[in-house]
Formats: sequence, C-alpha cells, structure tokens
Amino acid sequence: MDPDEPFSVADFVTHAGAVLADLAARGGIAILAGGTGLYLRAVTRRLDPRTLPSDPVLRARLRGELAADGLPAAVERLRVLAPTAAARIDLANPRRVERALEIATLRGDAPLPSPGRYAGPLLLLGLAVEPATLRDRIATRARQQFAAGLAEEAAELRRRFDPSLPAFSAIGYREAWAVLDGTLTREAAIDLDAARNVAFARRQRTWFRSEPGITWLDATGGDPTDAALELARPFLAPAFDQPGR
RNA sequence: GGGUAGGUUGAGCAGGUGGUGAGCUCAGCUGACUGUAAAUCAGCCGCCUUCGGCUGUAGAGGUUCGAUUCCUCUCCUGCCCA
Repeated sequence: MDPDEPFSVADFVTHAGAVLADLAARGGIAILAGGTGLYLRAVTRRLDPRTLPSDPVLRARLRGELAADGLPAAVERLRVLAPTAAARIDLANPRRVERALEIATLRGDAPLPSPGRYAGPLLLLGLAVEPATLRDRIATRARQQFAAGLAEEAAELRRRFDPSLPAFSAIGYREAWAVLDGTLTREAAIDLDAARNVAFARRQRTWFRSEPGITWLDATGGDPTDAALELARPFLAPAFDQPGR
C-alpha cells in the first residue's frame, strides 16, 4: 500500500482476521512478527474494531479545535461530554484526548468493551537482548539501511507524497531528508536514526514486559531458534504430521 | 614563550560582576498507551536515611563573617601572535 493510504489498528485487525481465518480453515499456522504492541494485542485479545468508531471529518474538526483552543479546553469538553473516558485516558496526551472526544461524540460515554482472547492456540515468544548488544545491533542496522539506499528511497517518496503524512513519522525518513537537505551529515543522521531506534526499543520493552503470557528467550549470545522451535513444536505438529491435509 | 577566551551535574548549554547556582536540551532510566503506534505522552534524572539533609561552578592556596564572584599559582581546551 502507498504511504498516503490511511491504515489503523482497526484496519490491521480486519485484514489480519481474514487472513487468520483463512489459514485456520486450511490447517495453517500464522506467525505474527512485529514490534508494535498494540497491533499484536489487538489480535491476541480480539479487540473489536467496530466498537470504537472513527470519522475522519470529525477528527479533522476536533484537531482544529484542539489547535485553536488548546489542550485544557479540549480536556474540559471531554470531562463534560464523557467523564468516564476522561477518567480513563491520559489527559496530558493531545492524541488521546482528541481520540476520546471523537469516540465520545460518535458513541457517547460507554465503557470499553472487555477484551477477549484469540480463539485458536496461541504462543507468545519474546526475544531478550542485553542493552549493550542491542545498541550495537541497532547501530549496525542503521548503517546498513543508509548503505542500502534509505536516502534515495526517502527522496523518491518525498517527491511523490506529502512529507507530513503519518507514514513518514517512521524512523529514518526524517533523518534521511535532513541529509538530503544538508542539515545533517550522513554520520549524524545514522547516529540519530540509531538513537531513535534505541528509544523505540525501550518503549517496546516496557510494553511487552507487562504483557502477560510471553515466554522470553535470550537472544544476546546464541541463536534462539532451537529454543523457539522446541516451544512451538506442539503447535507445529498437527500441520507437519498430517501431510496432504 | 606572549596574548586572549574559556573550564558548571554523562554530552551540550544557561545562569551567576561578595550572601538563594541542582535550571534547560539531548542522552539515559521507569512507566502509560483499545483507531496517527517506528507514533504520542508522563515521571525520574549529583549523593543520602528524601515534607528533609549533604555536596557541587577545573585544582590548590589566599583575602573575607561569608567566595561561582576578588587575589596568587597550577592544570586543561580553543583562537591569535611568535
């Protein structure tokens, strides 16, 4: 998909749900790999996208109001409109306030639907890496991405799309553009890219640390593949023991 | 060697011309996060026994009731001149 196509957790849940159902029907096994906790949780806990409506026009209006009147005014409106939501969300976070106002306007102050659990068997594996090693790997990857043409890709994308699109808030584009514009040296951009990834990795750690049911494997020293396979064997067995199915 | 501008908590800075320096940004740490999530946001961030206490402005002396501030010497860094 293109950078200017909106995509959200709800879209992800919808698409993933279709794929997972299809795989399940054929006796297949799905592997979800990724670093965005919310997206994985949305699948593993069956968050229903239909329960939390969205309206781009309304959202644009709310954003305008928030920009014009300021966060405190928006918070006050939310407190009046949806006291339950106001008590639940982070009122210092403009995005949360904006989204809460959007939901409250569309469906009132109803409580959150309770989460469920993915219908099929589920195995959650986490890879734990010592901080120093992780830093090295992140720095190496940042270097490789620039060596592989990140700047060229970023330049091409900026030519074709609006740079303010949410998709370009992903780590790397801003840094690559800064190099193209001469505001950062390539080395400085690589360092900044790596630093943002380190910070991101820390947020991932925070998220998954409190996520229940994860089996953590050490990925600092050796290759955790064998350990992962061992844990996954009970899940793999049916598919591999019954060829032709 | 002479001159000059500097030396502030990991980094970069602000401030302070004799009486209150722990302030900012970044980094880091902890956490939140059910529709922007590689996003967004919050707390901590010299040390301690934390409603408080202690230390700290390159180092050592000196003057003073009191020094980041004034004086002397030393060390380190940038620049200029030799």
